[in-house]
Amino acid sequence: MPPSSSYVAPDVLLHEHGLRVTQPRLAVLAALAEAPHSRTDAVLAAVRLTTEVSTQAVYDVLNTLTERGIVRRIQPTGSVARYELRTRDNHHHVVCRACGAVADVDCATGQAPCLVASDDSGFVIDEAEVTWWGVCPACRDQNAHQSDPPTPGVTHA
Amino acid sequence: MPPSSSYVAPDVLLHEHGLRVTQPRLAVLAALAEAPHSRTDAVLAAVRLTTEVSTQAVYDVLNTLTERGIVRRIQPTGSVARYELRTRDNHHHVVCRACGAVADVDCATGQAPCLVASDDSGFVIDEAEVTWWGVCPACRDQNAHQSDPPTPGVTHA
DNA sequence: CTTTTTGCAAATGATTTGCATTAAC
DNA sequence: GTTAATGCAAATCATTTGCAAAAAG
Repeated sequence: MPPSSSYVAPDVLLHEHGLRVTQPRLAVLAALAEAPHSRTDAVLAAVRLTTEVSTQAVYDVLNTLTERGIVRRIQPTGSVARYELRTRDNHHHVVCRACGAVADVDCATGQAPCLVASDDSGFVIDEAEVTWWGVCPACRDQNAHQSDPPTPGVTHA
Repeated sequence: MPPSSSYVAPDVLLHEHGLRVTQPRLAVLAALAEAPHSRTDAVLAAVRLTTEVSTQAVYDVLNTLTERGIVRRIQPTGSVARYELRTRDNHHHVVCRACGAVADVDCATGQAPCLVASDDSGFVIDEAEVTWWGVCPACRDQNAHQSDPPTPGVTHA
């Protein structure tokens, strides 16, 4: 299923950004479509289900895709880098303090910067990134009932 | 000079949080008072100007102080952990994409969470952390004139 | 065929772990 | 004296670098 708005086929997407279409790149894009907010190790594991790649190839692919703006890198305090495909809507994230789970939070405006700083210290600001911290549904219920239905949209650590 | 509001002497502060008063802890607190948003390596270097400590002692001190809420840890995407003493006002940060410089941005409400998520995905949210991204005054002028007066409040990388 | 990507190996850098020693209380 | 902190060494984990080999256009 094509992700949300304005779907572009992976190979076309790579072409549009002047990148060659390679199996590792397609596999990384597929992995991120399947599991947003994945860490590098999770991407690597997912990619290896279908494609033989080296660790470094995946690091390289993720770096390149990030530089070209095809994927977005986030890094909540205390976590390692995580990646996702949604790049254009300046959406935000909520992170579970207990398990590190990440969920998307739509941005009110969808355009960056969506929030004005009270004092910019002379910086020229182009983006406002918001991270909410809390406890996810699964961790709230951790000791109680384990058979609760999973909450849609929550990507676990 | 005591930092902003409600100054508490470092040794008293440690006592209040049930921590023993040790030279490494006092030196770390002094280093962060002097240079907010410092990375671990900078804290280590600053501490060593006055106190003989191991690398691990500083990591341990920073972890303990963070756990107790005496210091705040931040980690802008792509950076390593940075530490600061202001912990109670839920203030935010603006980060330079070019050099990593960090400056404080006061929070509109001063209380967490200061911002409401459009959809909390079932999370129980207790904090909203905002990071603005842009270019600092020094990096804007980088090639032009290097003798510009420094902007107050900007902590460089 | 030419240039970009990948693979591989080794290096780096931040951070953690485990345990013996030392210093606060 | 007890317990908490520190020092030290080694391990781990994420990530980068440099160069040769392979593959995309």
